[in-house]
Amino acid sequence: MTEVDAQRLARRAAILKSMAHPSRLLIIEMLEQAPRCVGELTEAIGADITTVSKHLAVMKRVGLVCDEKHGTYSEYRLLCSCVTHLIDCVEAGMDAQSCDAP
Amino acid sequence: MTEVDAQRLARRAAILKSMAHPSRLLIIEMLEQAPRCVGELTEAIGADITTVSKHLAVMKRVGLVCDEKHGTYSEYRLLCSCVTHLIDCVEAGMDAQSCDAP
DNA sequence: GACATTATTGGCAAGATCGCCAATAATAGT
DNA sequence: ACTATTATTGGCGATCTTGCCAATAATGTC
Repeated sequence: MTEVDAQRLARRAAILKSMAHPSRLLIIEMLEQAPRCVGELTEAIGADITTVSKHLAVMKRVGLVCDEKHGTYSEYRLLCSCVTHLIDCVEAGMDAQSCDAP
Repeated sequence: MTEVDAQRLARRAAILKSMAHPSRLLIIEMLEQAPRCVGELTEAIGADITTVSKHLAVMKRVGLVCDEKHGTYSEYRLLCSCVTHLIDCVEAGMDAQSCDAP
């Protein structure tokens, strides 16, 4: 495996890692419908706002979301709209197949 | 958010988490081409075989792969073939968009 | 300017993850 | 039966993650 391959895999792993949490998946689903500020997301998740802010910071760092300031509000939105659909696909594929029926 | 929603998100998060590691992504890419035994995967990854075996155990637990015994060998194969394609899509979507060009 | 609102950052404790070694299990070959 | 090969499990330390509190920053309102 080349160095380039290793970097590619590491980058993809980072993207997946930034999505691999229930709160973050909820954030993704909400942002798919509309941009939201941190407070709205926090209310839906039911955690501390500092926790949600840190989740968003991670997702921003890997390029999954971006933010735009409006006064004291930070409006976040998705940078890739196909994300949830992808996960639907993974689940559907796994439900359909199994080792018992090769 | 209902209890059902929380469970759905938790399940999806578990699936993503089981993929969110460079070695596991390499495993997925290799299994997309053909079923492999643990030793082959271990050689490609360059880690200890016990480490790879544990990666595979996690991926099996969430239903991403399954295994079949052939003598002393364990042959692993993907249960969902669309996985890498999905990640391609995430990356492509993120490269194409940005907050600067809404 | 004083205060309220919104969000971010630093810090910390609890828990999870990762990777290696040692030990064990299971099978094949002699 | 003995040994070799392949894989899994237990255990441990090092590291990373998660979520809350406290403190800080940034902006709007009076």
